Parts: sequence; C-alpha cells; structure tokens
Amino acid sequence: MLDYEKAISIAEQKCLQGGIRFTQRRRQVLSVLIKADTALSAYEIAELCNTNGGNKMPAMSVYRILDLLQDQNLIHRLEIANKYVSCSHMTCSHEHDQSQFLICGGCRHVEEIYLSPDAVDALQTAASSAGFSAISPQLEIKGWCAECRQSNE
Amino acid sequence: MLDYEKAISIAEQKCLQGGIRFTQRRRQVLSVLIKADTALSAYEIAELCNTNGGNKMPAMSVYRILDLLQDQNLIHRLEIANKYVSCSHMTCSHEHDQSQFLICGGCRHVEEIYLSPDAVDALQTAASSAGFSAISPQLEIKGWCAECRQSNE
DNA sequence: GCAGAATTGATATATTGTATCCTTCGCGAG
DNA sequence: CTCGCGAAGGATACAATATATCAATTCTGC
Repeated sequence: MLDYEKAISIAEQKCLQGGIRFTQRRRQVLSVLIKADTALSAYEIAELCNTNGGNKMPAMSVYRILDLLQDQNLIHRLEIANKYVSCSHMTCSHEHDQSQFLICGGCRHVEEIYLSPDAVDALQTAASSAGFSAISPQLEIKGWCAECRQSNE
Repeated sequence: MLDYEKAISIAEQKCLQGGIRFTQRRRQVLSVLIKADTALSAYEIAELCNTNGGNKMPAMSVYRILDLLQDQNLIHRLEIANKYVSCSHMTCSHEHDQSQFLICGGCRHVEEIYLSPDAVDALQTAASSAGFSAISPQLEIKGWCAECRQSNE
C-alpha cells in the first residue's frame, strides 16, 4: 500500500498545480481508494465513505470526483472490471506514462504489472498494422490469479 | 465480413456437437451480429432483431442467447466496450485459442488483430511474475483509430 | 462585499446485466 | 402415439453502473 500521508500530500499538490481544489469530498474519495488497497466500484466507494465518515456521499458525487482524480493521474479506471484504483505511482517522483493491470476473472483482484518496452512495442506495431495510430498507455489484461486458478481445477 | 451462409451452417454444426439446438431465435441473433460486421451491444442486437424481423425479441433473451453462443465460441464479448462481435475465425477449419481486439476509445470501432507469439509470451511472462498463472486468450486493447485520432488534434 | 466560477446537491433517467418463475416446445421412452 | 421431462423462451422485476441537468452553495480574486 502507498504511504498514505505522502500520497494525500502529493494529491494536494497535483490538484493545486492542476488549478483545482483538493476539497474534503475529494480527499475522502481518494482516501478510501488508497486505504482499500484494491479496486473498488463507484458505489462501493460511496458506501465506504458513508460507513466510515457518516457524511452523505451520493454516488453522483463519487463519479464526478473520480473523473477529476483521473484527470490528475491520481487514480485509474479499469474498464474491464468497472472499478477504480489509486495509482500506485502516485508517490514516485518520476513520470509514468504506461500502466498495465492484470485483472482476475474469478475474484476480480487487480494487480499492477510492468511490461517490457519490447512487449509494448509489439502491441503498438500490431495496432499500427490494423490502422490504429496509437494504443492506450493503460492496458488491461484479464487472467486468473493463482488462487482462483487452483480452486477451479 | 464472414461468408454468411457458411458461418450459419458452421454455427449449426457446432451447436449440434455441443448438444444444444440452433433455434430460430439463436440463428436470428447470430445473423444480426454477422451481418452487422461490427460490435453491437445486447440492446442494439435486440433492436435490430425487432426492426428487421418484426418478431418480438426481448433483451432478456438476447443475453441468454449471447451467453450460449459464447460458450460455443461463435461470438466474443468485449468487456471494455460492453459489446459483442461474431468470431472472425468461425469459418476457419483450424482451431484458434487467441483472439485480440483493438477498441477505439473514440468511436468504439473494433478491429481484430493478431499478436506475434513473442508479444503474447511477454504478456504471459509479466503475468506470471505478478502471481497470475494464466492470462485470458482474449485480449482487449484500447486505442485510437486513425480517424478519431485525427479529429481530436 | 461582490461577481463569477468552481463545487456540490438533488433528481431523473439511460444503459447494461441478473434473478426468478412460469409457460411452451421438442424429443425420446414406453 | 402420447406422455413426460428437460430445454428453450416469455414475462416481470430488479440490481449495478453511469450520465444529464439544473439549482444551490461555496470559494476566490478583485
């Protein structure tokens, strides 16, 4: 898990740089995502906010805030899982433009991985041949985690 | 586009082998998907069935039929796009266990591509390092088709 | 303090998908 | 042939995910 204090502080800075406010609401959503240390759906986030805090956090607001946090590269949206994760690179000093995720088809556990540049190149080449000028820097791969694989045999 | 007659005939055989019936309903859904020659959502399929045919095709039935066609490897479900496509390998005589799709983030156009075994190996290796014992033979990559890319610049 | 923009609230609705239960249809045993 | 059983489809309700819209509130720079 990310260093929570550091992550929040960095998020605050990024928002400042991005010209938007790091409000309580936004802090709360990001906080839930960091502490969960796993991918959550928007409605799960709303529920967690309401459980812990007590404040009423409508799903509507969660969606708005998630969009915004994504614009600041603080979180990722996983389309295959319909879930959101805090960016594990948030506290790194250097820039990352590639993010790759493995998503377990069984338990929906999400693991962030690192592909070799060669592999990414191969994907890009295949995409170009098909008339796509670029692929998303964020890749989602569905698979089976060791545990689910075992319990399915 | 697939040879329509051939594809339907093969689907019929596959269903027979799978011990299920290739009913009118099922033929209709598959037919719409083959003729569309693009990815469609379940509700779009239902709508097309109702437009052309006249018969009432409830979305509920479409989902049931799509599940079934998927079990027979006649169609693919694209999780990123929430859409379905007919398997472009349906009429091939040999077996395919890999299917890779490019999905345009702009227009949602879907293109089936072919990755080199090396690239697939690289993905598998990265997955193994992360504790995943296997990745799905079906890969979905989000990108930008040339057209959408251009209109966004 | 005020104007205007950013943020949030509130409500409605769209889209995608699942659960359940009942009816109908087709096929094979008797 | 018909009877019964399981496969297939119909109908309805509902869950989960997401977007649209407009009003109210809060903040910020002037």
